[in-house]
Amino acid sequence: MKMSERHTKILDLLTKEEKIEVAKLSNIFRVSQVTIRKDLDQLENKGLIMREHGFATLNSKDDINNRLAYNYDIKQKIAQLASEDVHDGETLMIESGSCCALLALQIAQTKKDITIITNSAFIADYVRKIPQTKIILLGGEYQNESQVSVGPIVKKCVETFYVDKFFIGTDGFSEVSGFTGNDYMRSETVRDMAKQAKQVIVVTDSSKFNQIGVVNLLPTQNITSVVTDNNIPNCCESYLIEQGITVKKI
Amino acid sequence: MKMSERHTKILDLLTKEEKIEVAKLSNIFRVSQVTIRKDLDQLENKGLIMREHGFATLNSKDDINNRLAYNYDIKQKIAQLASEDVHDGETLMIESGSCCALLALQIAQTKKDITIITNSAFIADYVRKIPQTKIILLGGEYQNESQVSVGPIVKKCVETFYVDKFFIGTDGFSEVSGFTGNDYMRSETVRDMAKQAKQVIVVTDSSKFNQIGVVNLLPTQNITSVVTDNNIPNCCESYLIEQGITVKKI
DNA sequence: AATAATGAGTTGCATTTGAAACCTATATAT
DNA sequence: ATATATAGGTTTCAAATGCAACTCATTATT
Repeated sequence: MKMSERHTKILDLLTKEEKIEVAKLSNIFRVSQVTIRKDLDQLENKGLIMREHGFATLNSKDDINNRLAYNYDIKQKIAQLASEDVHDGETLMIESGSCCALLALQIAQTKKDITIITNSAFIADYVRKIPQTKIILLGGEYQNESQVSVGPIVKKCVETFYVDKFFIGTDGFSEVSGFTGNDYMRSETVRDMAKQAKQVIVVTDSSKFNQIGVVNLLPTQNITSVVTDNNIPNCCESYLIEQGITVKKI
Repeated sequence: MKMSERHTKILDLLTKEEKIEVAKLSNIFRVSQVTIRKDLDQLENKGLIMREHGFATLNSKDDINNRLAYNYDIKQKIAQLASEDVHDGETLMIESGSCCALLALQIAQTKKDITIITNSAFIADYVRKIPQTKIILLGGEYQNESQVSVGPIVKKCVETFYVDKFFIGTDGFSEVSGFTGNDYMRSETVRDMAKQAKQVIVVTDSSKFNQIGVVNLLPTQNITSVVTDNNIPNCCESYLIEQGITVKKI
């Protein structure tokens, strides 16, 4: 088993078990404890897990980080693919969500002179160590768990801008309601932001296509393209393409 | 020597040395390593230091945290004193800075139904775990090191509000220029915010009264009161009182 | 085709760690 | 006045850690 594969499985295990001992992991994968420790160190450096004496836990206090660990490698590849459309010197908008956070970091690391406009203080913090990345943080009512600003102030702030690309996540999808979310205020804020962008690009792992959120986020016709993995259900994919949406898969 | 005193000295030592071994601290204070470890655990829980195998370092990557550790106990007392004027249900504005961060936390922990308006994403993150604290995060150009929003967007955001109290830090003071700062954009933003508050309260440890910042922050006549420690130079204190400013000392 | 460089793992050891049991002075309650 | 928490501290010890030195493939380089 390759190392990256083991890393993925460790994250999977942690999503289920909350906490695993080094010794236990060492037995499961039949490698030395030293090897496991190195794995955990690397995952910790990526901000995915937290280490303690003898065991590791998910960085799960934090909503986004939790979702970051879940399907991490797929999300990383989606972020990679989505970032290919962004060119040096561009100004873009990014909303909250795990894929979006990875995308923001990917862009900040690989492109030059990027300006990121976001309502996510998490993302602002996530990319601030990367030099020469300019961030516009949109203000508003601060949601304590998600670290996202929402509400009328965000609207007021974002109306100052008009950009080419706006990257968003989603909590679900259905043909009738389009893309859906799980938080009313956040969904409204996404719609406000979407008005200030030419293209709206959904970046999400394919699991969301089997779910439906509780509130409307954006109807299909407002979406320019979707970046996801190749487990997207065929019906969804063909429907999206019918609607004139570009579907990119890793 | 009391525990709190030892904690203070550990922070002092760390400000000088960057990194100290548990064994060394144990020798210096003539207490067991277990005791030192407990001390370090507590300081780590407060977010002041970082622990590693065998030693501790300041959480100094982060500008504000660094300053947080420096004179921590005095700053904590200043925050405590300043928070006494705030009552349940109040909406207030707080700017960035180490005393301000401690103040925000103190208020969030001890008062009910508080709304904090701030341009500091650091402070928003610092208090978000405290339940029932509402935060309005002001957006703008994000300063990557200080995690503060500045510029015209902040001005636009903050004009929505008018509050009774606005708490600020300072980088220096002189009779001729009044309170001074070290960053042009941030100082301008502070002035923008100050217009939306009845009272402007400076919270700062007394060391700043022996320094002068490079740009004007706010003239003396715009300040309502100053909360500091009792090492404020006599001349500064009497001058401030002459100008009709309330001076509170711990 | 031979050689060097690199990445992934292992073993071994001295050092550090967390946890539990224990000590002791100072409040707090009865 | 006496019992009882409680906070700060110590000792002890098995378990976990970092580090260095060593394999063993795989990938580049010449």
